[in-house]
Amino acid sequence: MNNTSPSADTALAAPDNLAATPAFSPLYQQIKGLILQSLQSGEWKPGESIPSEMELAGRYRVSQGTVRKAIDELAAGHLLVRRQGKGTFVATHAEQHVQYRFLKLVPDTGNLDSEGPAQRQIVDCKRLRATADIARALALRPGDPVLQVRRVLSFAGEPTILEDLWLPGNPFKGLTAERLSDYHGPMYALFETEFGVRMVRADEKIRAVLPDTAQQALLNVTAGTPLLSVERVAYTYNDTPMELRRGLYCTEKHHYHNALS
Amino acid sequence: MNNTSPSADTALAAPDNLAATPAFSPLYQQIKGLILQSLQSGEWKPGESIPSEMELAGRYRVSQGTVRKAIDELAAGHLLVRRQGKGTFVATHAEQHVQYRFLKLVPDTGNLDSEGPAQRQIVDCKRLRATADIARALALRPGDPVLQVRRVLSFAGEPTILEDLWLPGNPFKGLTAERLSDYHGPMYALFETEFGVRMVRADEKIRAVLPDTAQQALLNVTAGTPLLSVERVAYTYNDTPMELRRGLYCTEKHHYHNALS
DNA sequence: CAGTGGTCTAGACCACACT
DNA sequence: GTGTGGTCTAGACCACTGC
Repeated sequence: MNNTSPSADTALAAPDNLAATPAFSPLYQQIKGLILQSLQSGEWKPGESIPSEMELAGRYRVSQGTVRKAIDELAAGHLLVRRQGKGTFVATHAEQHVQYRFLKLVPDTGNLDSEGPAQRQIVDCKRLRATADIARALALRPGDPVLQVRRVLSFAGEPTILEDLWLPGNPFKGLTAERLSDYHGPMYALFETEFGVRMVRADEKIRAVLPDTAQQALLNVTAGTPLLSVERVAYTYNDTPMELRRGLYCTEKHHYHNALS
Repeated sequence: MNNTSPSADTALAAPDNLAATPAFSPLYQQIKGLILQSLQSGEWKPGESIPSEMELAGRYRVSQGTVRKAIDELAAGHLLVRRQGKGTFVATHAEQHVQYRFLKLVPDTGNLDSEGPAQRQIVDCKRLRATADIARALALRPGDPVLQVRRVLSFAGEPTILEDLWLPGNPFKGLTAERLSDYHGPMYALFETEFGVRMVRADEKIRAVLPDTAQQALLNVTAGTPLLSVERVAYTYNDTPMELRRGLYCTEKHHYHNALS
C-alpha cells in the first residue's frame, strides 16, 4: 500500500485499450476492494459492525481519510451502513426500514405500511434442471440443478403478486418449501442468515402482459386483465447472479414506483 | 459563514420535533445551498462551467475541501458534472450520452442506440385549463392555464410510445406545436434553452393497462394489447413540479429497464 | 506551461451513543 | 468519559486539459 507507486494491484476498472494505460487506481479504490473482499469472505457478516475507521487505517497503513472515502462509496452502494457514534455495519435485508428496498410496488393510496405486512403463500418449491434461458440468466450450464419456487403475495387479503423464482441449486442446498413458509420476514434476509448469500443489486425488465389460465386462478383475475411482468436478476458481491425472478404484479390498486434522478 | 457558530441559516433539513433541535447544518450543506441558489437564479446556465473550487472557496471563505464536498453531492445528484482538468459544469439534457436519462424503455435486443434515434411526431398541442387532478400534480389551481401536448415516438418505424403531457402555462408561454416539431433533440433540452426550465428529477408510477380506441389507432395495436402506463411528474430545482406526463409504452419488442441498488 | 479537478495526509474539533 | 463517525482545515502532490 505504497502511495508513491500507485499501481493497480486490485484491478477493478476495466481498461479500454489493450495493454495501454497503466490503469491508475487510487488508493481508496484499492482499500474499497480490500474491504469488499472481507465482506465476500464473510469475515464481517450482515448486521455486524466492521472495525473502526482508525483501526482499518492502521491495518491498511493509510490515513483515516482514505479509509473514509472507501467506506463512503460502499455506504453509497448500500453495502455498508454508517451509524454515527456507534460504528459502521454490514448492510442487511433484515431491517424494518429497508425491508422492501427491492419491492417497488406500492398502494395507490397511503404509504407502504398502511396495508400491514404482506401475506406470503408458498405455492410450489421443487428442484429441477436449468433450461437454456434460466441457465443463461444465472450464469450456469443448461441442466445444472436449480431450485424453483412459486409463491403468491397478498395485500389486505387480496392476491396481488405471483412470483416464480429460480435459485442455483448448489448455494441453496437444504432450502425447502417448509423452510420458506416458516420464515416470517424478507426472503433475502433468510438467504443471508441461512445460506450466507447477500443480494446487493438487481436488474429488472418490466413489460405489460396478459395472464395464462394458471396465473388467472392464482391471482383471481380474468383473462383480459393486464398485468405487470417484472423479470429480475439479483446479484451478490462480484456481480454474481444468484436469483432469477419472474413476477406478475396486479396493478388495480397498486403501482410500481420509480424515482428518476 | 463562520464555522464556530454553525447555525442553520439555510434550513434544508426538516426538523422532526417542533421547536426542538437547533437543526445543526454542516458548512458544506450551507455551501451546497448557496450553489443551488446560483443554479436556480440562472447565474450559471446549463452547459456552462461554474467557478473553480479554489475560486468558490475564496468567495464563500471556506476551504477547498468544504466546497469540494458540496460539489460532490450536487454532482451525485446530476446537477453538476465534473470534468478533470477542465472544470465543473452545469448538467444539461443536451448531451449525447445522457440524452435518455429519463427514458427507461430499451429494445429487448441490442443496446440503446441500435435502432437509431426515435422519430417524434407531434399529434396535438393546445392550451386549456387545468382539471383538478392535473392541477394537483402540477401544484396549480384548477382552471389555471396549462399546455397539453400529445405525441408519438417511433422506433425503427414502429409507433412505440404515446405520450400526453401537461405543462404549466406561465413558464412555457410561446411553446407551439411547430416549435416542438422543428426541434430535433430531447424535449427537456428545448425546455432548458428556450424556457430556462431544467428538469432535475422525476417520479414515475407504472401500471399495466389496455388502450382505448384512440390509443389503439395511434399505436397501431389491437384492443386486447396490454400496454405499460407510465405516469411521470418531473421537477425542477426546489422540487417544483413542472411537467405531468402520461405515457403508454408498447412492450412487444421493448421493456422498461430499472436498476435496483 | 498554468489551471483544473482528484488524491492523500495529519491534525483539530464537533456530534452522538454508550456506560 | 471514551470511542465512534462527521466536519473542517491546510498543504502537498498527482492526473488531465489546453494553450
